[in-house]
Amino acid sequence: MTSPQPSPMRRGSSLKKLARSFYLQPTLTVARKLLGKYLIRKIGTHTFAAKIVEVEAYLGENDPASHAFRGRTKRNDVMFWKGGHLYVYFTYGMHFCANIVTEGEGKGRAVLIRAVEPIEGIEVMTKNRGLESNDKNFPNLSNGPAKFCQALNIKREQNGTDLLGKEIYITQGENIPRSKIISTTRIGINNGTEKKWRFYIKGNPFVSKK
DNA sequence: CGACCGATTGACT
DNA sequence: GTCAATCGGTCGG
Repeated sequence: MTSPQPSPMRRGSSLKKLARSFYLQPTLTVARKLLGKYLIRKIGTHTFAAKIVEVEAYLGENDPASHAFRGRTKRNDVMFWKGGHLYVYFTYGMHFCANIVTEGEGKGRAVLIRAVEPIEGIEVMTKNRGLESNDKNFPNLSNGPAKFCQALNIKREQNGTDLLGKEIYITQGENIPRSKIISTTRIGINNGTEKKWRFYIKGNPFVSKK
């Protein structure tokens, strides 16, 4: 017997994979538009889905806070690939963070995913984070850039993944009205602190704290 | 080659 | 609020 499935994962338009052209737009445009989209991560037959609720834009050679500010290196090479790839970096000796590469080949621009809201695969995410399923602080699952990578098992091996492939991609997700998008200064940087290139969904419980 | 430190997190005073 | 964990990239000598 089939019954209606009102889950957002079952709504046709929300499942549509974003095209390359989406990522080739200006970085600040991509950053705002990524809010509400669904990040899909497949591992074998298992599927993770998570709504993007907080991002930060890093504008390459014009942005002293960006890894790409001092040019192309082995570490940041993927940032210079054409838009629509995943740039994953290792930091503080123990954490991974993931970015969506934007604009054209050679630009060195990207959008850091800072927080997501789990949609599908929550049990495995909880296990990956080393938490108990009855944890009182549920947002702790994915309310930070390294936390969400740990939850979705995104590590060094995922650096350079093409987001138009099958392993990791982004779908249309939910439309976020302009009135719910907050723009403010970025977190955890020492240069370029005046730029309001952090964007998040107002009121979403998974947005990281400042 | 050694020193410094980071787009963070979690434990602790 | 402060601070250690932990390691690879980056920079100065």
